[in-house]
Amino acid sequence: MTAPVLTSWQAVADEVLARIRRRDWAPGDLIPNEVDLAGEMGCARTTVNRALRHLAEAGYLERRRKAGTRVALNPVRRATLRIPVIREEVEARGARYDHALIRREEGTPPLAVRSHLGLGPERPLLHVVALHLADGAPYAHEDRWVDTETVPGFAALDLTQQSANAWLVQNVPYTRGTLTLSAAAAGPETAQALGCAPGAALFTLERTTWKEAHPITWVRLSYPPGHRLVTEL
Amino acid sequence: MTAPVLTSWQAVADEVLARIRRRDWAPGDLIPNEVDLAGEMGCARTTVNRALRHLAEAGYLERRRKAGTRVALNPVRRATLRIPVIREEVEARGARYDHALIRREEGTPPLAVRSHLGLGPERPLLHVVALHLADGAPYAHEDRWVDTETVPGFAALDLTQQSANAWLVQNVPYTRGTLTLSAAAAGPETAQALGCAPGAALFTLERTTWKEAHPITWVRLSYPPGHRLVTEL
DNA sequence: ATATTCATTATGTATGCACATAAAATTCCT
DNA sequence: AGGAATTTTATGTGCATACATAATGAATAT
Repeated sequence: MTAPVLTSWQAVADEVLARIRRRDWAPGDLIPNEVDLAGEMGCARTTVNRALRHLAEAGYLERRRKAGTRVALNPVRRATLRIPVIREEVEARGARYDHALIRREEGTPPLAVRSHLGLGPERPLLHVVALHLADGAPYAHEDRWVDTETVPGFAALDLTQQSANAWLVQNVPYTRGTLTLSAAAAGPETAQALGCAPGAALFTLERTTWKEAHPITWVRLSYPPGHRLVTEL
Repeated sequence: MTAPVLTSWQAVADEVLARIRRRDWAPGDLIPNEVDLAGEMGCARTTVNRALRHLAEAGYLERRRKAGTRVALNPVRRATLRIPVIREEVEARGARYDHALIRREEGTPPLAVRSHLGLGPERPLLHVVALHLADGAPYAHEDRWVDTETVPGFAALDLTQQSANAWLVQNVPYTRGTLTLSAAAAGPETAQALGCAPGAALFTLERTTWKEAHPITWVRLSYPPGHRLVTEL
Protein backbone atom coordinates (compact mmCIF):
# COMPACT_ATOMS: atom_id res chain seq x y z
CA MET A 1 0.00 0.00 0.00
CA THR A 2 1.42 3.31 -1.09
CA ALA A 3 0.95 6.57 0.64
CA PRO A 4 -1.58 8.73 -1.18
CA VAL A 5 0.41 11.94 -0.66
CA LEU A 6 -2.11 14.25 0.92
CA THR A 7 -0.81 17.70 0.53
CA SER A 8 -3.57 19.93 1.84
CA TRP A 9 -4.71 20.14 5.42
CA GLN A 10 -8.27 19.50 4.29
CA ALA A 11 -7.25 16.25 2.69
CA VAL A 12 -5.30 15.23 5.76
CA ALA A 13 -8.27 16.05 7.97
CA ASP A 14 -10.57 14.05 5.73
CA GLU A 15 -8.24 11.07 5.80
CA VAL A 16 -7.93 11.16 9.57
CA LEU A 17 -11.67 11.49 9.98
CA ALA A 18 -12.18 8.57 7.62
CA ARG A 19 -9.86 6.44 9.71
CA ILE A 20 -11.78 7.36 12.82
CA ARG A 21 -15.08 6.51 11.18
CA ARG A 22 -13.62 3.30 9.80
CA ARG A 23 -12.45 2.47 13.29
CA ASP A 24 -8.87 2.15 12.21
CA TRP A 25 -8.44 4.35 15.23
CA ALA A 26 -11.10 3.64 17.82
CA PRO A 27 -12.32 6.09 20.45
CA GLY A 28 -9.71 6.49 23.12
CA ASP A 29 -6.88 5.35 20.89
CA LEU A 30 -3.70 7.30 20.64
CA ILE A 31 -3.00 8.21 17.05
CA PRO A 32 0.47 8.60 15.56
CA ASN A 33 2.27 11.80 16.30
CA GLU A 34 2.41 14.70 13.91
CA VAL A 35 5.87 13.97 12.59
CA ASP A 36 5.01 10.37 11.75
CA LEU A 37 1.72 11.31 10.17
CA ALA A 38 3.43 13.97 8.11
CA GLY A 39 5.89 11.38 6.94
CA GLU A 40 3.15 8.94 6.07
CA MET A 41 1.04 11.48 4.26
CA GLY A 42 3.94 13.11 2.53
CA CYS A 43 3.45 16.63 3.77
CA ALA A 44 4.90 19.04 6.30
CA ARG A 45 4.19 18.74 9.99
CA THR A 46 2.58 22.18 9.87
CA THR A 47 -0.05 20.81 7.56
CA VAL A 48 -0.81 17.84 9.78
CA ASN A 49 -0.95 20.17 12.76
CA ARG A 50 -3.52 22.34 11.03
CA ALA A 51 -5.64 19.32 10.20
CA LEU A 52 -5.51 17.81 13.67
CA ARG A 53 -6.15 21.14 15.33
CA HIS A 54 -9.22 21.51 13.17
CA LEU A 55 -10.53 18.07 14.09
CA ALA A 56 -9.85 18.77 17.74
CA GLU A 57 -11.85 21.98 17.57
CA ALA A 58 -14.64 20.04 15.93
CA GLY A 59 -14.59 17.62 18.84
CA TYR A 60 -13.27 14.50 17.12
CA LEU A 61 -9.87 14.51 18.75
CA GLU A 62 -8.40 15.41 22.08
CA ARG A 63 -4.90 16.73 22.18
CA ARG A 64 -2.52 17.33 25.01
CA ARG A 65 1.08 18.32 24.84
CA LYS A 66 3.45 15.48 25.18
CA ALA A 67 0.54 13.16 25.95
CA GLY A 68 -0.30 13.03 22.27
CA THR A 69 -3.49 13.01 20.27
CA ARG A 70 -6.29 10.58 20.86
CA VAL A 71 -9.70 9.95 19.37
CA ALA A 72 -12.36 11.57 21.52
CA LEU A 73 -14.06 9.02 23.71
CA ASN A 74 -17.46 10.58 23.60
CA PRO A 75 -17.95 12.42 20.39
CA VAL A 76 -19.20 15.35 22.44
CA ARG A 77 -21.21 16.69 19.67
CA ARG A 78 -21.50 20.37 19.95
CA ALA A 79 -24.33 21.94 18.12
CA THR A 80 -23.65 25.54 17.31
CA LEU A 81 -26.80 27.58 17.56
CA ARG A 82 -26.85 30.83 15.75
CA ILE A 83 -28.58 33.43 17.84
CA PRO A 84 -29.50 36.14 15.40
CA VAL A 85 -31.11 39.45 15.97
CA ILE A 86 -34.82 38.80 15.81
CA ARG A 87 -35.38 41.23 13.03
CA GLU A 88 -33.00 39.33 10.83
CA GLU A 89 -34.47 36.04 11.91
CA VAL A 90 -37.88 37.23 10.75
CA GLU A 91 -36.69 38.80 7.54
CA ALA A 92 -34.69 35.68 6.71
CA ARG A 93 -38.04 33.92 6.56
CA GLY A 94 -39.20 36.42 4.03
CA ALA A 95 -41.61 38.09 6.40
CA ARG A 96 -42.08 41.74 7.25
CA TYR A 97 -40.71 42.63 10.65
CA ASP A 98 -42.44 44.83 13.17
CA HIS A 99 -42.38 45.32 16.85
CA ALA A 100 -44.69 46.81 19.41
CA LEU A 101 -43.73 48.24 22.77
CA ILE A 102 -46.04 46.93 25.46
CA ARG A 103 -44.50 48.38 28.57
CA ARG A 104 -41.57 50.49 29.67
CA GLU A 105 -41.05 51.45 33.30
CA GLU A 106 -38.50 51.58 36.08
CA GLY A 107 -38.77 49.08 38.83
CA THR A 108 -37.23 46.37 40.92
CA PRO A 109 -36.90 43.12 39.03
CA PRO A 110 -38.07 39.85 40.54
CA LEU A 111 -35.59 37.91 42.61
CA ALA A 112 -34.82 35.39 39.87
CA VAL A 113 -33.69 38.17 37.55
CA ARG A 114 -31.75 39.99 40.25
CA SER A 115 -29.82 36.93 41.25
CA HIS A 116 -29.07 36.16 37.63
CA LEU A 117 -27.59 39.60 37.21
CA GLY A 118 -25.99 39.60 40.63
CA LEU A 119 -27.77 42.73 41.78
CA GLY A 120 -29.50 43.63 45.00
CA PRO A 121 -33.04 45.00 45.31
CA GLU A 122 -31.84 48.57 45.80
CA ARG A 123 -30.84 48.95 42.16
CA PRO A 124 -33.83 49.90 40.00
CA LEU A 125 -33.71 48.65 36.45
CA LEU A 126 -35.62 49.52 33.34
CA HIS A 127 -38.28 46.99 32.50
CA VAL A 128 -39.23 46.67 28.86
CA VAL A 129 -41.88 44.38 27.47
CA ALA A 130 -42.34 44.15 23.74
CA LEU A 131 -43.76 41.99 21.03
CA HIS A 132 -41.97 41.06 17.83
CA LEU A 133 -44.15 40.54 14.80
CA ALA A 134 -43.67 38.69 11.53
CA ASP A 135 -46.11 39.80 8.84
CA GLY A 136 -48.28 41.18 11.60
CA ALA A 137 -48.46 37.90 13.50
CA PRO A 138 -46.83 37.51 16.92
CA TYR A 139 -43.38 36.07 16.50
CA ALA A 140 -41.86 36.41 19.94
CA HIS A 141 -42.64 38.01 23.26
CA GLU A 142 -39.80 39.86 24.92
CA ASP A 143 -39.45 40.53 28.62
CA ARG A 144 -36.34 42.53 29.42
CA TRP A 145 -34.61 44.27 32.30
CA VAL A 146 -31.84 46.72 31.49
CA ASP A 147 -29.24 48.16 33.84
CA THR A 148 -29.24 51.79 32.78
CA GLU A 149 -26.15 52.51 34.82
CA THR A 150 -24.09 50.20 32.68
CA VAL A 151 -25.86 51.35 29.54
CA PRO A 152 -26.31 55.11 29.85
CA GLY A 153 -27.66 55.78 26.41
CA PHE A 154 -30.51 53.35 26.81
CA ALA A 155 -32.75 55.46 29.01
CA ALA A 156 -33.08 58.15 26.36
CA LEU A 157 -33.94 55.70 23.62
CA ASP A 158 -37.23 55.80 21.77
CA LEU A 159 -38.19 52.16 21.89
CA THR A 160 -41.14 52.58 19.58
CA GLN A 161 -38.70 53.34 16.80
CA GLN A 162 -36.07 50.75 17.46
CA SER A 163 -36.19 47.52 19.37
CA ALA A 164 -34.11 47.27 22.52
CA ASN A 165 -32.46 44.22 21.10
CA ALA A 166 -31.30 45.93 17.95
CA TRP A 167 -29.92 48.94 19.80
CA LEU A 168 -28.10 46.92 22.40
CA VAL A 169 -26.53 44.60 19.89
CA GLN A 170 -25.36 47.56 17.85
CA ASN A 171 -24.15 49.68 20.71
CA VAL A 172 -23.16 47.58 23.67
CA PRO A 173 -20.88 44.71 22.85
CA TYR A 174 -20.87 42.31 25.73
CA THR A 175 -17.90 40.46 27.01
CA ARG A 176 -19.71 37.60 28.66
CA GLY A 177 -23.13 36.07 28.50
CA THR A 178 -25.26 33.16 29.44
CA LEU A 179 -27.95 31.53 27.39
CA THR A 180 -30.64 29.32 28.84
CA LEU A 181 -33.09 27.31 26.78
CA SER A 182 -36.22 25.87 28.30
CA ALA A 183 -39.92 25.33 27.95
CA ALA A 184 -42.44 27.26 29.99
CA ALA A 185 -46.18 27.43 30.33
CA ALA A 186 -47.60 30.67 28.98
CA GLY A 187 -48.61 33.16 31.66
CA PRO A 188 -51.78 35.18 31.14
CA GLU A 189 -50.00 38.26 29.87
CA THR A 190 -47.68 36.39 27.53
CA ALA A 191 -50.53 34.25 26.27
CA GLN A 192 -52.55 37.30 25.42
CA ALA A 193 -49.66 38.96 23.63
CA LEU A 194 -48.84 35.87 21.62
CA GLY A 195 -52.45 34.99 21.00
CA CYS A 196 -52.26 31.53 22.47
CA ALA A 197 -53.99 29.76 25.33
CA PRO A 198 -52.69 30.39 28.85
CA GLY A 199 -50.62 27.41 29.91
CA ALA A 200 -49.55 26.61 26.37
CA ALA A 201 -46.02 25.23 26.00
CA LEU A 202 -43.73 28.04 24.93
CA PHE A 203 -40.18 27.68 23.76
CA THR A 204 -38.21 30.07 25.91
CA LEU A 205 -34.81 31.59 25.53
CA GLU A 206 -33.21 33.56 28.33
CA ARG A 207 -30.08 35.57 27.89
CA THR A 208 -28.02 37.48 30.41
CA THR A 209 -25.14 39.64 29.29
CA TRP A 210 -22.35 41.46 31.05
CA LYS A 211 -19.83 44.07 30.07
CA GLU A 212 -16.83 43.11 32.11
CA ALA A 213 -18.21 42.83 35.64
CA HIS A 214 -21.30 44.98 35.05
CA PRO A 215 -24.59 43.45 34.06
CA ILE A 216 -26.14 44.82 30.91
CA THR A 217 -29.44 43.11 30.52
CA TRP A 218 -31.55 40.07 31.14
CA VAL A 219 -34.03 39.06 28.46
CA ARG A 220 -36.54 36.33 28.10
CA LEU A 221 -37.91 35.61 24.66
CA SER A 222 -41.01 33.43 24.49
CA TYR A 223 -42.00 31.95 21.18
CA PRO A 224 -45.50 30.81 20.26
CA PRO A 225 -46.36 27.12 20.41
CA GLY A 226 -44.75 25.16 17.62
CA HIS A 227 -41.65 27.29 17.31
CA ARG A 228 -38.52 25.29 16.63
CA LEU A 229 -34.87 26.06 16.69
CA VAL A 230 -33.08 23.92 14.14
CA THR A 231 -29.40 23.35 13.70
CA GLU A 232 -27.12 20.99 11.83
CA LEU A 233 -24.85 18.73 13.79
CA MET B 1 1.98 56.31 20.05
CA THR B 2 4.35 53.43 19.58
CA ALA B 3 3.46 50.01 18.35
CA PRO B 4 3.33 47.54 21.22
CA VAL B 5 4.95 44.71 19.26
CA LEU B 6 2.48 41.91 19.62
CA THR B 7 4.27 38.77 18.82
CA SER B 8 1.78 36.05 19.55
CA TRP B 9 -1.40 35.40 17.66
CA GLN B 10 -3.33 35.51 20.91
CA ALA B 11 -2.05 38.98 21.64
CA VAL B 12 -2.88 40.11 18.14
CA ALA B 13 -6.36 38.66 18.43
CA ASP B 14 -6.85 40.37 21.78
CA GLU B 15 -5.73 43.68 20.38
CA VAL B 16 -8.01 43.42 17.37
CA LEU B 17 -10.93 42.41 19.58
CA ALA B 18 -10.20 45.35 21.85
CA ARG B 19 -10.30 47.70 18.90
CA ILE B 20 -13.61 46.26 17.83
CA ARG B 21 -15.03 46.65 21.31
CA ARG B 22 -13.60 50.13 21.58
CA ARG B 23 -15.24 50.96 18.27
CA ASP B 24 -11.98 51.94 16.68
CA TRP B 25 -13.33 49.66 14.03
CA ALA B 26 -17.11 49.74 13.93
CA PRO B 27 -19.36 46.95 12.67
CA GLY B 28 -19.21 46.83 8.91
CA ASP B 29 -15.86 48.58 8.74
CA LEU B 30 -13.08 47.24 6.64
CA ILE B 31 -10.00 46.68 8.75
CA PRO B 32 -6.43 46.99 7.48
CA ASN B 33 -5.10 44.10 5.50
CA GLU B 34 -2.89 41.44 6.97
CA VAL B 35 0.35 42.84 5.67
CA ASP B 36 -0.30 46.27 7.13
CA LEU B 37 -1.45 44.88 10.45
CA ALA B 38 1.61 42.70 10.63
CA GLY B 39 3.75 45.75 10.03
CA GLU B 40 1.93 47.72 12.67
CA MET B 41 2.04 44.96 15.26
CA GLY B 42 5.57 43.99 14.48
CA CYS B 43 4.99 40.35 13.64
CA ALA B 44 4.74 38.09 10.62
CA ARG B 45 1.71 38.04 8.41
CA THR B 46 1.19 34.39 9.30
CA THR B 47 0.63 35.41 12.87
CA VAL B 48 -1.91 38.06 11.97
CA ASN B 49 -3.62 35.56 9.70
CA ARG B 50 -3.95 33.10 12.54
CA ALA B 51 -5.43 35.74 14.80
CA LEU B 52 -7.91 37.02 12.25
CA ARG B 53 -8.91 33.53 11.24
CA HIS B 54 -9.62 32.78 14.87
CA LEU B 55 -11.76 35.89 15.30
CA ALA B 56 -13.61 35.08 12.11
CA GLU B 57 -14.39 31.59 13.36
CA ALA B 58 -15.61 33.14 16.57
CA GLY B 59 -17.94 35.33 14.57
CA TYR B 60 -16.37 38.73 15.15
CA LEU B 61 -15.01 39.19 11.67
CA GLU B 62 -16.05 38.37 8.16
CA ARG B 63 -13.39 37.67 5.65
CA ARG B 64 -13.46 37.31 1.92
CA ARG B 65 -10.60 36.94 -0.43
CA LYS B 66 -9.60 40.12 -2.08
CA ALA B 67 -12.60 41.89 -0.53
CA GLY B 68 -10.74 42.09 2.75
CA THR B 69 -11.71 41.66 6.37
CA ARG B 70 -14.53 43.55 8.00
CA VAL B 71 -16.07 43.66 11.43
CA ALA B 72 -19.15 41.47 11.52
CA LEU B 73 -22.30 43.53 11.23
CA ASN B 74 -24.37 41.40 13.47
CA PRO B 75 -22.21 39.70 16.01
CA VAL B 76 -23.99 36.49 15.09
CA ARG B 77 -23.38 34.99 18.40
CA ARG B 78 -23.23 31.30 18.11
CA ALA B 79 -23.85 29.41 21.25
CA THR B 80 -22.24 26.04 21.21
CA LEU B 81 -24.41 23.51 22.95
CA ARG B 82 -22.75 20.40 24.14
CA ILE B 83 -25.01 17.46 23.54
CA PRO B 84 -23.69 14.79 25.84
CA VAL B 85 -24.76 11.25 26.27
CA ILE B 86 -27.56 11.34 28.80
CA ARG B 87 -25.80 9.02 31.16
CA GLU B 88 -22.90 11.43 31.41
CA GLU B 89 -25.24 14.36 31.70
CA VAL B 90 -26.85 12.73 34.72
CA GLU B 91 -23.64 11.57 36.32
CA ALA B 92 -22.10 15.00 35.85
CA ARG B 93 -24.80 16.23 38.20
CA GLY B 94 -23.63 13.73 40.74
CA ALA B 95 -26.70 11.57 40.38
CA ARG B 96 -27.02 7.84 39.84
CA TYR B 97 -28.05 6.96 36.32
CA ASP B 98 -30.63 4.38 35.40
CA HIS B 99 -32.87 3.69 32.51
CA ALA B 100 -36.01 1.70 31.95
CA LEU B 101 -37.24 0.24 28.69
CA ILE B 102 -40.89 1.02 28.20
CA ARG B 103 -41.53 -0.35 24.75
CA ARG B 104 -39.71 -2.04 21.92
CA GLU B 105 -41.49 -3.14 18.77
CA GLU B 106 -41.35 -3.03 15.01
CA GLY B 107 -43.73 -0.76 13.23
CA THR B 108 -44.33 2.02 10.79
CA PRO B 109 -43.39 5.40 12.19
CA PRO B 110 -45.75 8.34 11.97
CA LEU B 111 -45.55 10.52 8.91
CA ALA B 112 -43.58 13.28 10.64
CA VAL B 113 -40.81 10.86 11.53
CA ARG B 114 -40.83 9.21 8.12
CA SER B 115 -40.51 12.48 6.29
CA HIS B 116 -37.74 13.58 8.61
CA LEU B 117 -35.82 10.44 7.80
CA GLY B 118 -36.81 10.49 4.16
CA LEU B 119 -38.38 7.04 4.24
CA GLY B 120 -41.61 5.68 2.84
CA PRO B 121 -44.23 3.78 4.80
CA GLU B 122 -43.08 0.41 3.47
CA ARG B 123 -39.93 0.38 5.57
CA PRO B 124 -40.63 -0.88 9.08
CA LEU B 125 -38.46 0.60 11.80
CA LEU B 126 -37.77 -0.39 15.36
CA HIS B 127 -39.62 1.75 17.84
CA VAL B 128 -38.01 2.13 21.25
CA VAL B 129 -39.48 4.05 24.14
CA ALA B 130 -37.46 4.43 27.29
CA LEU B 131 -37.13 6.50 30.41
CA HIS B 132 -33.88 7.89 31.74
CA LEU B 133 -33.63 8.24 35.50
CA ALA B 134 -31.46 10.33 37.77
CA ASP B 135 -31.38 9.02 41.33
CA GLY B 136 -34.56 7.15 40.54
CA ALA B 137 -36.44 10.24 39.39
CA PRO B 138 -37.49 10.67 35.77
CA TYR B 139 -34.86 12.65 33.94
CA ALA B 140 -35.89 12.36 30.32
CA HIS B 141 -38.35 10.47 28.19
CA GLU B 142 -37.00 8.99 24.98
CA ASP B 143 -39.00 8.17 21.91
CA ARG B 144 -36.89 6.63 19.19
CA TRP B 145 -37.17 5.01 15.78
CA VAL B 146 -34.19 3.09 14.49
CA ASP B 147 -33.52 1.92 10.94
CA THR B 148 -32.26 -1.60 11.56
CA GLU B 149 -31.17 -1.94 7.97
CA THR B 150 -28.60 0.80 8.40
CA VAL B 151 -27.71 -0.43 11.85
CA PRO B 152 -27.66 -4.21 11.70
CA GLY B 153 -26.34 -4.87 15.17
CA PHE B 154 -29.10 -2.94 16.83
CA ALA B 155 -31.88 -5.50 16.46
CA ALA B 156 -29.99 -8.06 18.55
CA LEU B 157 -29.26 -5.61 21.33
CA ASP B 158 -30.52 -6.13 24.86
CA LEU B 159 -31.89 -2.69 25.59
CA THR B 160 -32.55 -3.46 29.22
CA GLN B 161 -28.78 -3.63 29.73
CA GLN B 162 -27.66 -0.71 27.68
CA SER B 163 -29.49 2.35 26.46
CA ALA B 164 -30.01 2.71 22.76
CA ASN B 165 -28.33 6.09 22.96
CA ALA B 166 -25.15 4.76 24.51
CA TRP B 167 -24.84 1.91 22.05
CA LEU B 168 -25.48 4.02 19.00
CA VAL B 169 -23.04 6.71 20.04
CA GLN B 170 -20.37 4.12 20.63
CA ASN B 171 -20.99 2.02 17.57
CA VAL B 172 -22.51 4.06 14.80
CA PRO B 173 -20.72 7.29 14.09
CA TYR B 174 -22.96 9.48 12.04
CA THR B 175 -21.86 11.70 9.24
CA ARG B 176 -24.73 14.15 9.34
CA GLY B 177 -27.43 15.12 11.75
CA THR B 178 -30.09 17.60 12.57
CA LEU B 179 -31.03 18.92 15.97
CA THR B 180 -34.32 20.58 16.72
CA LEU B 181 -35.16 22.31 19.97
CA SER B 182 -38.69 23.15 20.90
CA ALA B 183 -41.33 23.12 23.57
CA ALA B 184 -44.22 20.70 23.53
CA ALA B 185 -47.22 19.93 25.66
CA ALA B 186 -46.90 16.58 27.42
CA GLY B 187 -48.99 13.81 25.88
CA PRO B 188 -50.71 11.37 28.20
CA GLU B 189 -48.08 8.67 27.87
CA THR B 190 -45.14 11.01 28.26
CA ALA B 191 -46.82 12.75 31.18
CA GLN B 192 -47.28 9.48 32.96
CA ALA B 193 -43.71 8.41 32.38
CA LEU B 194 -42.30 11.69 33.55
CA GLY B 195 -44.74 12.03 36.39
CA CYS B 196 -46.10 15.39 35.35
CA ALA B 197 -49.49 16.71 34.37
CA PRO B 198 -50.68 16.08 30.81
CA GLY B 199 -50.29 19.27 28.83
CA ALA B 200 -47.32 20.44 30.89
CA ALA B 201 -44.67 22.37 28.99
CA LEU B 202 -41.80 20.02 28.18
CA PHE B 203 -38.46 21.00 26.80
CA THR B 204 -37.98 18.83 23.76
CA LEU B 205 -34.95 17.89 21.78
CA GLU B 206 -35.25 16.02 18.51
CA ARG B 207 -32.31 14.56 16.73
CA THR B 208 -32.09 12.85 13.37
CA THR B 209 -28.89 11.23 12.24
CA TRP B 210 -27.64 9.77 9.00
CA LYS B 211 -24.71 7.68 7.98
CA GLU B 212 -23.95 8.99 4.54
CA ALA B 213 -27.29 8.79 2.74
CA HIS B 214 -28.86 6.22 5.07
CA PRO B 215 -30.93 7.28 8.04
CA ILE B 216 -29.85 5.87 11.35
CA THR B 217 -32.33 7.07 13.86
CA TRP B 218 -34.79 9.71 14.93
CA VAL B 219 -35.10 10.47 18.63
CA ARG B 220 -37.17 12.79 20.68
CA LEU B 221 -36.09 13.49 24.21
CA SER B 222 -38.64 15.16 26.46
CA TYR B 223 -37.49 16.65 29.72
CA PRO B 224 -39.73 17.28 32.72
CA PRO B 225 -41.03 20.79 33.38
CA GLY B 226 -38.31 23.12 34.60
CA HIS B 227 -35.48 21.51 32.71
CA ARG B 228 -33.01 24.04 31.32
CA LEU B 229 -30.19 23.84 28.90
CA VAL B 230 -27.54 26.37 29.82
CA THR B 231 -24.59 27.54 27.81
CA GLU B 232 -22.04 30.33 27.89
CA LEU B 233 -21.95 32.81 25.07
C1' DA C 1 9.50 4.91 50.11
C1' DT C 2 8.81 9.59 48.77
C1' DA C 3 9.77 13.78 47.02
C1' DT C 4 12.64 16.41 43.61
C1' DT C 5 15.06 17.19 39.58
C1' DC C 6 15.73 16.65 34.92
C1' DA C 7 15.78 14.86 30.29
C1' DT C 8 12.55 13.59 26.80
C1' DT C 9 8.96 14.23 23.74
C1' DA C 10 4.66 15.68 21.42
C1' DT C 11 2.22 19.53 20.59
C1' DG C 12 2.11 24.77 20.10
C1' DT C 13 3.65 28.66 17.80
C1' DA C 14 6.51 32.25 15.19
C1' DT C 15 8.75 33.33 10.87
C1' DG C 16 10.08 33.97 5.90
C1' DC C 17 9.06 32.55 1.74
C1' DA C 18 6.40 30.92 -2.17
C1' DC C 19 2.53 30.10 -4.66
C1' DA C 20 -2.77 29.42 -5.08
C1' DT C 21 -7.20 31.43 -5.57
C1' DA C 22 -11.19 34.35 -5.44
C1' DA C 23 -13.01 38.48 -6.55
C1' DA C 24 -12.79 43.28 -7.36
C1' DA C 25 -11.06 46.73 -10.56
C1' DT C 26 -9.50 47.81 -14.88
C1' DT C 27 -8.59 47.44 -19.65
C1' DC C 28 -9.73 45.99 -24.03
C1' DC C 29 -12.54 44.68 -27.74
C1' DT C 30 -16.61 44.87 -30.50
C1' DA D 1 -22.07 51.37 -24.22
C1' DG D 2 -21.72 46.65 -23.01
C1' DG D 3 -19.52 42.61 -22.30
C1' DA D 4 -15.20 39.84 -22.19
C1' DA D 5 -10.53 39.38 -20.99
C1' DT D 6 -6.91 40.74 -17.87
C1' DT D 7 -4.63 42.69 -14.04
C1' DT D 8 -4.41 43.53 -9.32
C1' DT D 9 -4.83 42.46 -4.64
C1' DA D 10 -6.13 40.43 -0.16
C1' DT D 11 -6.73 36.24 1.78
C1' DG D 12 -5.65 31.10 1.84
C1' DT D 13 -2.37 27.67 2.11
C1' DG D 14 2.07 24.84 2.12
C1' DC D 15 6.75 24.29 3.70
C1' DA D 16 11.24 24.34 6.29
C1' DT D 17 13.00 25.77 10.31
C1' DA D 18 13.41 27.15 14.92
C1' DC D 19 12.21 27.56 19.43
C1' DA D 20 8.52 27.38 23.35
C1' DT D 21 5.97 24.75 26.59
C1' DA D 22 3.61 21.23 29.00
C1' DA D 23 3.54 16.82 30.67
C1' DT D 24 5.53 12.43 31.18
C1' DG D 25 8.58 9.27 32.99
C1' DA D 26 13.04 8.26 34.51
C1' DA D 27 16.84 9.34 37.41
C1' DT D 28 18.20 11.20 41.64
C1' DA D 29 18.28 12.99 46.22
C1' DT D 30 16.09 12.99 50.91
